[in-house]
Amino acid sequence: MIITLKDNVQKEFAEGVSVYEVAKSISEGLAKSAICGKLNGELVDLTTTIDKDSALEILTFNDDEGKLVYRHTAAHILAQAVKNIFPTCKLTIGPAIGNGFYYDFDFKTPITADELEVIEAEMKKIIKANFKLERFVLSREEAIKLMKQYDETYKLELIEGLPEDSIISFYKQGDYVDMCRGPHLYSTGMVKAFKLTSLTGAYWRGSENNKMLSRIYGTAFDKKSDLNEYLEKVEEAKKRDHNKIGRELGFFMTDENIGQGLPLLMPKGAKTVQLLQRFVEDEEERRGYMLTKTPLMAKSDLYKISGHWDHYKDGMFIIGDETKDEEVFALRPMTCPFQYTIYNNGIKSYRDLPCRYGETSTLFRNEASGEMHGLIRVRQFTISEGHIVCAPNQLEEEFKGCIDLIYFMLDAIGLREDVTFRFSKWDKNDKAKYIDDEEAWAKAESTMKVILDHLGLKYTEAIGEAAFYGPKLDVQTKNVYGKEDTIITVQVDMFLAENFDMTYIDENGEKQRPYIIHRTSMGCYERTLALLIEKYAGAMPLFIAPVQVKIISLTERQIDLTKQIKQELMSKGIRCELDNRNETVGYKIRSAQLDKVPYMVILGDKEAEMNVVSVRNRKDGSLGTMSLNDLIAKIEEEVKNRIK
RNA sequence: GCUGAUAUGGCUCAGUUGGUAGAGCGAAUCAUUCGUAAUGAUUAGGUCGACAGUUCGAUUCUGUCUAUCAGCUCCA
Repeated sequence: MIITLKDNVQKEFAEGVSVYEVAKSISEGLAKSAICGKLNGELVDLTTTIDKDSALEILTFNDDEGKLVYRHTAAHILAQAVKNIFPTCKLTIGPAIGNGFYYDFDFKTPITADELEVIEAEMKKIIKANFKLERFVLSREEAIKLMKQYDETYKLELIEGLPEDSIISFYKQGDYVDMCRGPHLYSTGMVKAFKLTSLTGAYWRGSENNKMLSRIYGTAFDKKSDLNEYLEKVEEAKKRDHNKIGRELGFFMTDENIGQGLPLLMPKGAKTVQLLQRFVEDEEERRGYMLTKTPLMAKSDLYKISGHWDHYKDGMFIIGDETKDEEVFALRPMTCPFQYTIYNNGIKSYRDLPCRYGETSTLFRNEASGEMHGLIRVRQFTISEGHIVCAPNQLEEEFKGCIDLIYFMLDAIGLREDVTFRFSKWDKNDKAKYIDDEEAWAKAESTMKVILDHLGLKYTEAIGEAAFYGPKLDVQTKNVYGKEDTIITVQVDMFLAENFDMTYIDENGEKQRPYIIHRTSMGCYERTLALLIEKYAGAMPLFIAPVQVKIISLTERQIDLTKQIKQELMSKGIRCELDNRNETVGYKIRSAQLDKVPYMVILGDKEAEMNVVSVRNRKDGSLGTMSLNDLIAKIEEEVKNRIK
């Protein structure tokens, strides 16, 4: 029997050889670090035996899939520990995730975070006991019987969702049995380092209509030092949390009298957003976008045409009571219907297409109370919104143009390396959320897929993440907690042109239905600002720094000079502030440094006499003296290059 | 909306097993006029998130609400 190993190495083995034995034949070291096998593309246990010619890869903790299996076993150890301490709790599911694992339990009486330590201690005992994870399979009927015996009602519910003829696998470690696809580590003692990180709530099967369970999160590594390094990294990342330093540095604030999800941008935050907004508006104009400025609210009639009234009403702030025969308005949650109304003003010819509308648009969405988060999730936000109305044969070119613009923007603010793409599709079973027209969705999604593939974009697919009117290409980023959010989106809309009866006259004088792209250049400014604060830990790149230069006087004698220098810098469009406080120069430098101001100009008798300025950079410290013109040239050059 | 936690001067946090509170930073004032990450002194600042209830008395106990945080769900 021939087994094809890594790098196409082929080796002869006797039938019935186990994955572990193959690993051992390669090297003792590999056998020691082996976690599981990948046999003909399927993940398998080390104890799995092979009885025919196969391709086999031995996975270790260095492989992503190896990490998942390792952490999945850690999740089972967690569940065993919890069962030991709380025998009445019921098991649900416990997968490995990005940086660790979790397990959801239904406790008779909810536990508190303090009890995680007790559970950790129990897990250590289980690891020390080094139980083997023994796999066995049962028919569906036998599986039901076993789970009834253990009174695991959630597992029973899972089994009920499986086909009649399913063969269901279980893993047993000590006296703990869990229904699980596997694979797993050979024994519990192979888990070298773990930590339970948090206790939260989570809905059974991810639906808010179901019971809320207790979720315990943890992580595991094959080395204690790597675990500590990871935990430190997480702590470091939290120090960049925009919600903390954005407030400390005076970018934004909130107030309980104003309300949830309604942040106030303070002078620094407002300045950076203004700079981003001007940058986007100017670039869009260069790329043929026409500026619109449309109302922040409209009568319900508009949203009834667009479909928002049927599919997005819960997300809107509505003014007036329909049942009382009043005129009902709603604050706009999106700009589309307004720009479509502009398009429909007058007959459009194919010569008018593509018609690119852009607007710096303030939107209102009535998010549920628990969903707000700093500047990332808010109830009022301002977005570089736009819609491109085009002929079908222009769609691909226009879509490409959107992607090109997005790359341009991401490069400018330095986030290009931090994003991933997600192709967001509809969920045909969710009739309430989506316009119900299977044929149109299929067409929209396949059209979009062709374009994405032509562009050669790498993307993941997500069912049920589309907008109610069409599929989306979402540009995803992660915040300091590792939570993913959409920063930018491009959407193909095959419905609203119909709803608004939008048309153009083609070359043959016939009325045609245009395609529409919904898109944003930089996403909403609040969220983008949040991500920038986290990316740069509050030290904004020079071209969007709210204050670029802090001018520091050494003694009272320089006060007039500082004012004069400020005037000259401001006349060149350089944003600067004075620090003429009666403090030592060291104190004022420290203060500017903590404020993350990119450049400091220090003026004393010496500089006044020699007609130069002393310059300091927040990153490199003192740069010595130079003429004011040289400093201006240096700053202008850096601003021109943006983050490069 | 759901689960859990939190709310004390502008900020970060002590504290009171029920008798209305303190520190550091910051601010103001005064002195100092200083050479690249903290000069010194003085002063002012709090109905302890809001509203009810229990109590002779509530910042402390109970309830409701509001806001904030983590997660779920939802989403730009």
